[in-house]
Amino acid sequence: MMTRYPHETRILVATDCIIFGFNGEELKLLIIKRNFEPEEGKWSLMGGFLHENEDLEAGAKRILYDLTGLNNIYVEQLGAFGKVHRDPVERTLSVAFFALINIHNHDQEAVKAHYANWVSLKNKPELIFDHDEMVTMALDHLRYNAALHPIGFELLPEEFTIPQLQKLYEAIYDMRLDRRNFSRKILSTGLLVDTGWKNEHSTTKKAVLYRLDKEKYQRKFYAFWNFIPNINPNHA
Amino acid sequence: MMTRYPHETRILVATDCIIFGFNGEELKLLIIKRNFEPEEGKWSLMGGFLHENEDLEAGAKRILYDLTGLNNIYVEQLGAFGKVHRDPVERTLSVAFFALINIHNHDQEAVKAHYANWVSLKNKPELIFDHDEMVTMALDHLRYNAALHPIGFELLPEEFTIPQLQKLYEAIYDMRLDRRNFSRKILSTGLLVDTGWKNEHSTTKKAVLYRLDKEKYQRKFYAFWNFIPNINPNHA
DNA sequence: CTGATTTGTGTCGGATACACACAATTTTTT
DNA sequence: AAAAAATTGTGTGTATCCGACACAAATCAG
Repeated sequence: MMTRYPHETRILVATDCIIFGFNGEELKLLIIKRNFEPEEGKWSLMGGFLHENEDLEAGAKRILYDLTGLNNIYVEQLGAFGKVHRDPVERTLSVAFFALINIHNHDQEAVKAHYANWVSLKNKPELIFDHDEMVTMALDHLRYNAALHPIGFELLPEEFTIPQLQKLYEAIYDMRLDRRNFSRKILSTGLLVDTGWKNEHSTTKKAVLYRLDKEKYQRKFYAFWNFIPNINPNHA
Repeated sequence: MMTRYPHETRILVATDCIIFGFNGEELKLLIIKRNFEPEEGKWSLMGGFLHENEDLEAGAKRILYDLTGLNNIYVEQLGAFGKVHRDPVERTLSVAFFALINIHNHDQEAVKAHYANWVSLKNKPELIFDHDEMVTMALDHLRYNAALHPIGFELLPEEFTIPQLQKLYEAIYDMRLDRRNFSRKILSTGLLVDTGWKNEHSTTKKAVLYRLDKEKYQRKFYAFWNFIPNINPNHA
């Protein structure tokens, strides 16, 4: 191939995926135990090199499909990580992707085949390269954006109860929320549709199952603006 | 150099800068008329290839310094643009950087030497490659983030009046704001310090000059949360 | 000095946020 | 069967905030 930028250096480009899930109690991160060099045996994010004729986002989706068997994952680009020596083997620029999945939907076999594990964010092992930095950034991103946009639903099953939703938010922000105010606020957005069913798993009073109004979800992507109070130290 | 990823493809990496300024009336964008191939004679963002031993952010700052002579520019990474054919000459991944500068501070000679021009956002020429897309994204980013964080000050001189600040916000959001509510809100953040001086340029009542409290700017980076009303179609 | 323009400050009514109380449903216990 | 325990659903009041709006002060042109 004839190139017209002959004197410039070309470098490797990879994508790494920060994949969050929620098990009903706490936030989980999907990471792999590497059975390949370099850093074999250590923990890292799932990632891979970008192919020659592959768009960035397509590369991320390929990697996500490989690991989870899922195609319709919520993905956002977090940003490029480009420190010269971030990969000690050879300079590699990595574009990090932020992903939210329903933890019960993924292909467990594929996950096993990649030696992948869901780990709690609170006691996750140290990761290779700058992957810890990426996870920190992704968690900040989640907290920041879940307060402004209704992206939290991506972590829940199709049908869910308001108490389940509240537990998700309490996990994300590591804080307790008032049940009554939470319910009122969430219902006032108009994003939830009563399915008419009730949660049969509960051992006490069965909560109503809701689903997300997908059409409103598009129109009201800003519905959570100012949703979580005092994330912002607006006062004092 | 011996590499351990022998079978992967390496690609060119560039950075492009979306540089905003404010002239007191409207938002401006700094772009260059290319006097080099490819696309010579057309308009584009200022950019360049990443050097072999240069960090990403350092590359962006180098390019910004080249063009403006400024070192302390407010810069954020916007994200990576990686479409396979975005540069028709050879595949190039570009990391876009968002920059805000005080339009009166830059080195006019350096700008001239690069055939650069400040253009109004409302009638900017078409740019090469995917640079128009980058500008659109940068403008969205500015609107989104200036509503949440006090970054607008980066576009103003050290000392400014509240009416000047209001004009800036009106330019960013292309809407009129109530003078009295704006003043009350802005002062209630505690970010502004009265310098004791007045704007001698005015031909009518001279407004008080304020400066930003830099220490509080750090502590209260969230002070503008919910600052611009109804950016969010929260209702209906 | 009068009028035009711009800047600074105040007020009022409606809406919203958050703290908190009570009623209803389901299973377990006695 | 009745009471207790756990969880879910709905209501109420007060303090605060938001946005609409009125008036006073400063500056200059004429």
